[in-house]
Amino acid sequence: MTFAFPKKQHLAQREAITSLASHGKVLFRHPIKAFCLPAGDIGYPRYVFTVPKKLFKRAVKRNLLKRRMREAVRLNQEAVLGDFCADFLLVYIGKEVCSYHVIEAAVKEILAKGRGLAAEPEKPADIKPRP
RNA sequence: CAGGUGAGGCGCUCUGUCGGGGAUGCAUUAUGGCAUCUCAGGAAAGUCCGGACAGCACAGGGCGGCGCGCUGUGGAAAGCACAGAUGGGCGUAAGCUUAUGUCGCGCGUAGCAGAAAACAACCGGCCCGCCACGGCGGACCAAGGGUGAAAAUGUGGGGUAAGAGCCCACGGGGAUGUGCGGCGACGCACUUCCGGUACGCGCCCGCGCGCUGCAAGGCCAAAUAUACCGGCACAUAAGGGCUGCCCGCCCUUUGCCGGGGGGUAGGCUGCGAAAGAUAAAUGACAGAGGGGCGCCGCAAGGCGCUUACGGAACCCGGCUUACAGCCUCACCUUUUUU
RNA sequence: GGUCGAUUCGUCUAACGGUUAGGACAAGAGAUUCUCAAUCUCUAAAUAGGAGUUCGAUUCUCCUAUCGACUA
Repeated sequence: MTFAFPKKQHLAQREAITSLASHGKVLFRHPIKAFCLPAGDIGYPRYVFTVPKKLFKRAVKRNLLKRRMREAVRLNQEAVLGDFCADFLLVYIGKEVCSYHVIEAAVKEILAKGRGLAAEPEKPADIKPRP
């Protein structure tokens, strides 16, 4: 089991992000709202972390929350998701800065929800394991 | 010891488990692997000034707009720094803070109150005339009262009908000249004079500024549409031109293929770095220690809380704002002790 | 990243540096009405915060906070 989080797991294309925000399924657990869209043929999940500037004016707090969400994903993605692959857009919605444990619980629940929700309607058959 | 003033500096440390950005090197089966080094601040912030750099404009001059305004030095420049001059304000003090061209050109403004806010006369003072003896009329005065943020140089003496820089002495303000000191702003002394306030963050005077900003600018360049060029196909179909008509030739209309210019998404550069990203790394968690504060305790110590402000996106010089706390030096004041 | 603008009663707004900061709607009290509405009278309520210039600041200058616009 590895906890790696390389740069390719950052979702960086504008088209992918806009389609994810418009077509993705919405998942919510208290401080975090997430958009999830299964994308099977890549071989690894991809993520975007966002904290609105409207809620936190100071860049320090936004950076801290994005780092905490990223650490929670990094440490739990393999245990919760397994070899399931999808794109996630995580938006922090809470009004104040929550501690790491609250964020970790929310992230775990959201990842599990995303896996169950995507696996239910049609099991994507074209998922290939990493070479 | 306590409180304060000024100048300068620091702004948590270690360990563990995981994880990132960049550079270099190695091997290599190349959406990857290994090793070494390195990775946020004093304000990185606000974007308030100035520069560097870039594009556009530009013979020269003018209008307009904006900014600044004591002196010297530093500086590429600055609403910059340091040192100083003069006046005002605050503080017992160390010191802090603020202002500085000109209203002895001109113009403008000075609400309300007040007689008058810049050609002063309400109450008042004094003299003359008239009468009913307290008023009226005429002339002179600017000391006293009252209003106001601000009222015409202060005190004393002379002088006068009463008064007044009307005159004199001293003081205060301003100006000319001379001498001395200072690089200079200016200061000191003497001489000769002047006498109606304030406002420069209104006009004015002097000086400076071309405008816009790295999302500036430059390069590469999918998809779609396509200027233009070439070829092929469909046809001799439709329209037009040459013509009186036919043939013929040319152009346009349709489709496909190739080339091709501008240019969008996007990318590279600008942006070289003892950080250098581009949906944006510089971290997360746990434990221990250190500092500070509070409580308990004679003490040793124990418990609890706290450990700030804040995150680079081209760079540099300043300014301003935010900041738990700690350290160093110099100085001031109060009390106590020696 | 850069360039600009705004902030006045609960709401929308006005103001030459010069009263007690004006008006409309809303709110409260009273009158009118058998009661309500409408109408009339009255009341309370604000210059975003902090410094400076000035005799005097909503207005002029600086700093801070908040909100908004433009710019690929």
